[in-house]
Amino acid sequence: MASHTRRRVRAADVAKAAGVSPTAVSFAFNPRETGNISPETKQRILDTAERLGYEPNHVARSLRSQTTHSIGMVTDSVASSPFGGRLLAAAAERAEAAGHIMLVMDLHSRDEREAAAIHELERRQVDALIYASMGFRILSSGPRTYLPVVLANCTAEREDELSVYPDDAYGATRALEHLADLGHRRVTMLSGHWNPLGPRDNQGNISGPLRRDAFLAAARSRGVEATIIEGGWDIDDGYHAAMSALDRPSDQRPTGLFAVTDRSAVGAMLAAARLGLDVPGDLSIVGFDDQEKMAENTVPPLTTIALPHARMGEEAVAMALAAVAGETIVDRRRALPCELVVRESTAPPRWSLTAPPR
Amino acid sequence: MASHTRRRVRAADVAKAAGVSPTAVSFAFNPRETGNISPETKQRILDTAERLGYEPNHVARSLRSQTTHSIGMVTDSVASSPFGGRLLAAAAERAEAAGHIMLVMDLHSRDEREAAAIHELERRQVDALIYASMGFRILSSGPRTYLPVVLANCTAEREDELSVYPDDAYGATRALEHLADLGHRRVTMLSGHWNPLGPRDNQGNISGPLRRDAFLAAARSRGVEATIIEGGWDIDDGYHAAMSALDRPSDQRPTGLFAVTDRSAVGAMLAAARLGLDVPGDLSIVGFDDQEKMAENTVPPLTTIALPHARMGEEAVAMALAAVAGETIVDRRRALPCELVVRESTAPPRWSLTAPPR
DNA sequence: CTGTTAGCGCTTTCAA
DNA sequence: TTGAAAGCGCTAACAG
Repeated sequence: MASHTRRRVRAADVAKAAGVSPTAVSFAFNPRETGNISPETKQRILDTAERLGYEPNHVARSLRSQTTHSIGMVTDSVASSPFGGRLLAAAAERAEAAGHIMLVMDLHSRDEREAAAIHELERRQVDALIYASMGFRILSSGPRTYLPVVLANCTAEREDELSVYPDDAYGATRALEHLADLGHRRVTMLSGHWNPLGPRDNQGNISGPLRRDAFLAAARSRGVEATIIEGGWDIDDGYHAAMSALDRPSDQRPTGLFAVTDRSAVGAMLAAARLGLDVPGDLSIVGFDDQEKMAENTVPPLTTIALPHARMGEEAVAMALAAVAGETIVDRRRALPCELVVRESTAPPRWSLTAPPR
Repeated sequence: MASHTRRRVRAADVAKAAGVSPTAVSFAFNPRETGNISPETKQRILDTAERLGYEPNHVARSLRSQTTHSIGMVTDSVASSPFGGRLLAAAAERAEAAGHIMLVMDLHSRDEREAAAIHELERRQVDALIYASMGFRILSSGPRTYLPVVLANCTAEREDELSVYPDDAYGATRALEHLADLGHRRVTMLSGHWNPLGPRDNQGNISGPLRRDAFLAAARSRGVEATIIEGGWDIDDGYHAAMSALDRPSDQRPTGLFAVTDRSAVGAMLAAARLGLDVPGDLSIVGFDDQEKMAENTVPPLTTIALPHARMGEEAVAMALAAVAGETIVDRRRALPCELVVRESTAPPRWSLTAPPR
């Protein structure tokens, strides 16, 4: 094996080569107001450093400055979720832009590991902690630590905890209004139930009821007849729910469907195909999530509500950094809008080309 | 805001409280062969440490021992891919079990950031590097660094680079054999083409041709008539490919379909539904990937070939750790088998209940 | 403007 | 078996 032993060059080496003291080197790399060095010296040092391939040793710097420029992320399986990784990726990118790095601890759906994970992150002296949940939940309290924490894709009962989460109600409202604007007067929602004991990766996820209630409220205020079918979140759940909603005479059949997830929407498309219903001709479908490689690629492409995963990751890091800097943060709870993405699975109902019903 | 300023307790504090020297504390936490302390002293120290809530400072320890117990992971968007996150999560878990932690740098599909990312990881003194690709690719050479590197979900032309990747050919062979064993004599594969300039997240992905060639070879050796339709990897691609394969008289129609991805398989299911074909009655479908919340939840549940993402993550970490420890690694390239997962989308073809064709 | 010096908190020879 | 002292590589008072 090749010799990996190329000894790293230290500040002292650069100092000697440039004929200055280690302090000067430090100053060259950490510009400051007062007690500065002359531009020429600085340039000479930087050149020498470059020539020697000098890189400040981050560990030594961290020990001295008591800040590691790193942010810990503990996730209850976000990293392994179908789209939650976007949150992590966006957070990592935002952190990097600020000279920080993300340390990841995935709980892998085993809560008892939480304390240990946080402990480890504390030992590693991370500057702050982001706690990301896979499903949108309300925690009775944030993780116990002396570090600044921001909750991502979840929030806490205590109002002073820092958190970013999706505004599900806003998204569901957008969905109904889109359908209503198109002229639909009878719609049904394939809803995801709230299940405190459900599959671990969806435990206590409250997006379902949030979306349902907002959808219902919006329907009421727009005078649209709305029905709810409670069910699960996956393709098969959507399929079965849609089957029961659609397998009936056309004058009783909804013309618009709002699925609690894109996966459920795909199931609904399958059901429609089985029933010989054209989308969007006979039936409009709106999903939720804007899941990658999914919503965009259904046939026809799915109109849906986008979950702001990337923005949550960015905001979480921004808040964490602000907290570290000791800034006062005004909006400690940030609900990010879930915006409508119009594609081709929605259209005016057929009858609207002739005359509205009733 | 609560006082976050609870000063950390140091080894010296414990030493004083226990009436020993800092050295003794260090010994208590780092058991060694020689130069040891008495069991009683050790116990007393440990108790005191516990009582005071002492945690060795990882940064100081790293500086001293020149090892950070951390592994850098640079990904060309694995973290943000629909299932690649599993690789990261598994790696993180495996690393944690060995007292290491993962530092993540997501390139976010911008290659020019690669050098900078690796640089940053070097500065942070990670012990080793895992380079994970989203699609299975063959790199002309691994990333340039003095650190030990292992390639995950990709490999390099040079034979001595460490890598773990899926054995696509094995998986495709399994798929055909499953179909053949069921009695299918006419099958078609919805293949994913190799596209060196394709969408960035799939650039140079070589899984398509690998799967196709193996499938074809297996078909030949089993005397099965196989057709290929080249196309893309997503739901819509599978839909269109399946439409062209299936929209014909039943005596010319394949009875089995092998889709290059689970997404493509979902598209094929949609097409089958449109055409009034029953799965698996009229048509058996096999996917590839075993994508989470997808393969398991189609209607009917999809028989597929599982990509070993979790195992890749684990093996990558194991290899990295072995390399750090200076162990000689024998199989430097590890192709992990993609195993068949039988669910309900495959069955014997209808005619086999009566008589085989021809 | 520049250099000397003293740590950050820990590990580890070496001597007691 | 235990402790004193040096030092990992860097930063930041304080002098010069």
